[in-house]
Amino acid sequence: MEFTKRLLEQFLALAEERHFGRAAQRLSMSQPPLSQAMQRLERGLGVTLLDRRPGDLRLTPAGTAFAVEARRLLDAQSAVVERVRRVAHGLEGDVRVGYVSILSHRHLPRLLRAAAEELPGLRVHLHQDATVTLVEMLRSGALDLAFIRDPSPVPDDLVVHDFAVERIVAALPDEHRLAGAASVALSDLREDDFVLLSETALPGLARQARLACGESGFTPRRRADADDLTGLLGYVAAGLCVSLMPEDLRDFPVPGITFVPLREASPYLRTTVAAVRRADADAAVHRLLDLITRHTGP
Amino acid sequence: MEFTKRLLEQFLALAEERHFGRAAQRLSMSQPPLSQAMQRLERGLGVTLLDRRPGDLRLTPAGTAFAVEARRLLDAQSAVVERVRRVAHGLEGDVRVGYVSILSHRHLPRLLRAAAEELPGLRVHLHQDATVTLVEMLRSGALDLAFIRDPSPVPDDLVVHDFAVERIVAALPDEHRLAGAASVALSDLREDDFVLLSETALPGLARQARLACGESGFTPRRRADADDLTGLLGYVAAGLCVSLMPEDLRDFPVPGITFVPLREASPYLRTTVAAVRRADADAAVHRLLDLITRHTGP
DNA sequence: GAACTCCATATGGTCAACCATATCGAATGA
DNA sequence: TCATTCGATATGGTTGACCATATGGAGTTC
Repeated sequence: MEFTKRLLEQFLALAEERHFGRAAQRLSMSQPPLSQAMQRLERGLGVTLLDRRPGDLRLTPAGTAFAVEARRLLDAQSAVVERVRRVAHGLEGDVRVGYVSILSHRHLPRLLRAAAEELPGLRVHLHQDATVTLVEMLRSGALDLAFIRDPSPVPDDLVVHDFAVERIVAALPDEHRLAGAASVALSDLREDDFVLLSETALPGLARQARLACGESGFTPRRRADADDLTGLLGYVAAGLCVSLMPEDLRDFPVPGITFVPLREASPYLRTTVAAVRRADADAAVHRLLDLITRHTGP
Repeated sequence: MEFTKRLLEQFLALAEERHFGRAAQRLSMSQPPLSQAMQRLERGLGVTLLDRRPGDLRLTPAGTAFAVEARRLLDAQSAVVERVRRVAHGLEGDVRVGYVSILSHRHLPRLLRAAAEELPGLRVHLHQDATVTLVEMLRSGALDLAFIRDPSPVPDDLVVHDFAVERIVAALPDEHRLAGAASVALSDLREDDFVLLSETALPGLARQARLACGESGFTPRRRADADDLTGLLGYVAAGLCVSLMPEDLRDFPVPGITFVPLREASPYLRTTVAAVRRADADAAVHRLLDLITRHTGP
């Protein structure tokens, strides 16, 4: 038994008109083929749908039930077409998004809110991890988009878009001689002890700190290493060292630490980028990426 | 865009096999027409469902969504066929049932329970009214089945089946001289004052009381009339009259009243019948009627 | 580069769905 | 009784869906 749109429409027209002639007219066809179609329908179902009494056509109980179901089937079909098109156009769908730890605490929520508003049909699945892991997941297809740091050599199969830039600031103990300054030059810290991230943990930040000092003409005297940011903060708060950190950390004030902007400008920035697979054709990903770039520009 | 079963099955097979050749084989067809069918499908939707990369066929996000929807559409179609057949066979459906007031308090619940168990797909809509009204509603199509009293001249377009029989008993004041008897003959009451129902209210019972007395060779001395059973009960409880009532009323004991069986046997029965339209072809009604007769026999 | 895999394209045949016109047969009502 | 109404039936034509076989063409593998 096959329910063509046409067949369902014919039955519905007949169910409303309760008259073969009028229904046929409404369907822009002659009466005989309508009779035949209804016979085929009833034969196919093995069920009598119409109570053909002369001068008074009625639906049997089964016919009444079928009229409801027919309407539902038609609606379901249209809904499927609609939904598939929306998915194809990226207005609906699933996007798996990776991001690096707390560093995105400022921009990510804003972005998610904008996405929920502009692309309400999108379901975003979040996964937090380190940049290296995220890159791997993205390339293997486990993620569709990732907000990562420092993709210094960007893999061939990925494309990145700047998402947010964050200055590096000096983290000084409250009692440090420059803690009260409006800004410091990196070179002012050449004699200080530094605590820096180990290269293995968050290579991006570690490398950038090293480069920044290099450009200011000195190698930081590295008194200690730490595996993560909280480790760094501990050393600084204890008054033992100074360090360099992303400015966003100021949103998580730590007693004993003062953050002071660097006088040097552009080079000492940490950039967060949105990365996607170059070959990815998923429209939802592109919509989201488009939204990201638009919300990033101004 | 038309979603034939065949087309949906073809897409689903392809979505599972991820290979035109194997899918075609599973569908017992050759590969080219399958290619064509998928092209027609994609063209019809205006959406690319398949990511044809050499040696590795994938579904686009839209294709994945469509696979889910296609399965749903197929299930929905089968469900419709199933449902319509169940309605046609009376295993599912709506039946509007009328019944006369409290008189059915004993049998109706039992029947409804049996129906709910044996025909769980049936939705029964209950309506309580007087016999005359119910007969009218049944004939006009406002009801499908009615439990009524005394359809003495059964209208041509209705058929009735005995549902329950109920003896008529004497209702005597507690202090009546025969209140202690195990049974009374109607003729014993020839000298008593009677309270009877007015002919207009519940004509069936009123007429039957009159007939019963007539057969016992007397006309009851009618001291009072009442519009309903509670009115009757009031007169009897006050010790003013005797009356005749359906035995089931004993389930609602009234202080001051004793119910005593009549010695006369069969004629003094009140029968409740299940009535349906003779021309009604509704299978659900017949199922229910069949259940009724089966639960009535033994 | 030759063989192979895999999907697309080309061509042709069959059949059922779909439609129209003409007609029939039953029921209704004047 | 006769005209009318209304759905079923008869007959024939067109079309598109569906299938098969044969072939093309891109990409991979050895």
